[in-house]
Amino acid sequence: MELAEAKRKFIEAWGKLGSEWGINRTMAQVHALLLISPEPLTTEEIMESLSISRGNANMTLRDLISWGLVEKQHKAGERKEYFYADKDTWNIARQVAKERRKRELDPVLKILDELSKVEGNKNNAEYKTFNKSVTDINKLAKNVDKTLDTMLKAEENWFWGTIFKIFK
Amino acid sequence: MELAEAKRKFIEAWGKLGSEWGINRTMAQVHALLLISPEPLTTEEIMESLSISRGNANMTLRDLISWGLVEKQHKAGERKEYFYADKDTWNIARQVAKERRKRELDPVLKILDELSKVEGNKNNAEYKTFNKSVTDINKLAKNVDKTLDTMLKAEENWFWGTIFKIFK
DNA sequence: TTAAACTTTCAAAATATTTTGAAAGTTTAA
DNA sequence: TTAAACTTTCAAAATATTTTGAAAGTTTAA
Repeated sequence: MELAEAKRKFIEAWGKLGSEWGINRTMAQVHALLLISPEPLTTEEIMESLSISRGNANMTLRDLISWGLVEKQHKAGERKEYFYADKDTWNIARQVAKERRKRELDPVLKILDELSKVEGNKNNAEYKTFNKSVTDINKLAKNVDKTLDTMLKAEENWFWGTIFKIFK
Repeated sequence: MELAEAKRKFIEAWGKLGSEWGINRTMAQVHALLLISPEPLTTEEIMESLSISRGNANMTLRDLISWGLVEKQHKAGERKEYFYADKDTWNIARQVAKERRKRELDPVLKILDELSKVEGNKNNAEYKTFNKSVTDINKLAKNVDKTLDTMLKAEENWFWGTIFKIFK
């Protein structure tokens, strides 16, 4: 396979994976493009490579920056802004986990906590089932939350090393 | 909070979480409704509760069945089919992990394996960056894959117990 | 200041996804 | 068989999301 073709495939696959996980396809593609680019790129180059509009490129890059996956770089003597993606996979995974926890897990945990406080008659099957499901899900969500917390603080080698030592 | 209100909130929250994770909102809502229902429900009852059409209810239930989250039940002497959701949170998590691995992770792993085989000139920065990103992501994806595999086979208590023993 | 070079915004258009509901299909009891 | 009771399908409509591109905004050098 040609390098050029391989790059296209990678961008396509990353975009598809993103869209299946609720991340905008274009955002994932821009991220993929930057991941395999040794040098930072300008908005112009990104627009060109992926055939997207200026507005789209701009908003997508801002999003990637707010996710902590991409950073702006200034080149001395140049007016243009350059964009560069962190290439450390473990950092990427941590960053994504961190953002999604904040944006999605945290609000759900809050609601589950409230809902598990709802009082009711323990002989009422409706109430019993509701309460059991909510408290069980709450427990699971809290476990996931704690695990993410550990992962966010961890070093990659330590993390996987520990996991595999145990799971072997 | 009233039980009825709490139920609505739970269904809403579950639906929102689902849509943020690339699962159809209605599908997640039907799942939520069944999770807090002590008895299996008919298509009719689900349509009514969530104000959705017959076609939508039917397709959503089929999806949930194909995900292994809901099962059909027949009641003796009745023509109608009843739908019942597994209430075991750990099973739900495993089932979802299993399906997503099959549908999303596996195809990506296949592509990454191919892409990491692409040959090139080791002095070419373009090639070097491409290769490094692809092989790194491939490693991470394989680790995730193995961990999911362990989780799919594991008992809940053992799993979290082990995780927490280590992570303290 | 000015104006060129750039970035950002956002309403409208394009596209993708979801939902509806009627028609077709299937199963069961009699 | 038949017809009632149910389920499934799928094209069209509704809705949600994404993208465009022109206009407005900002920054910099001179």
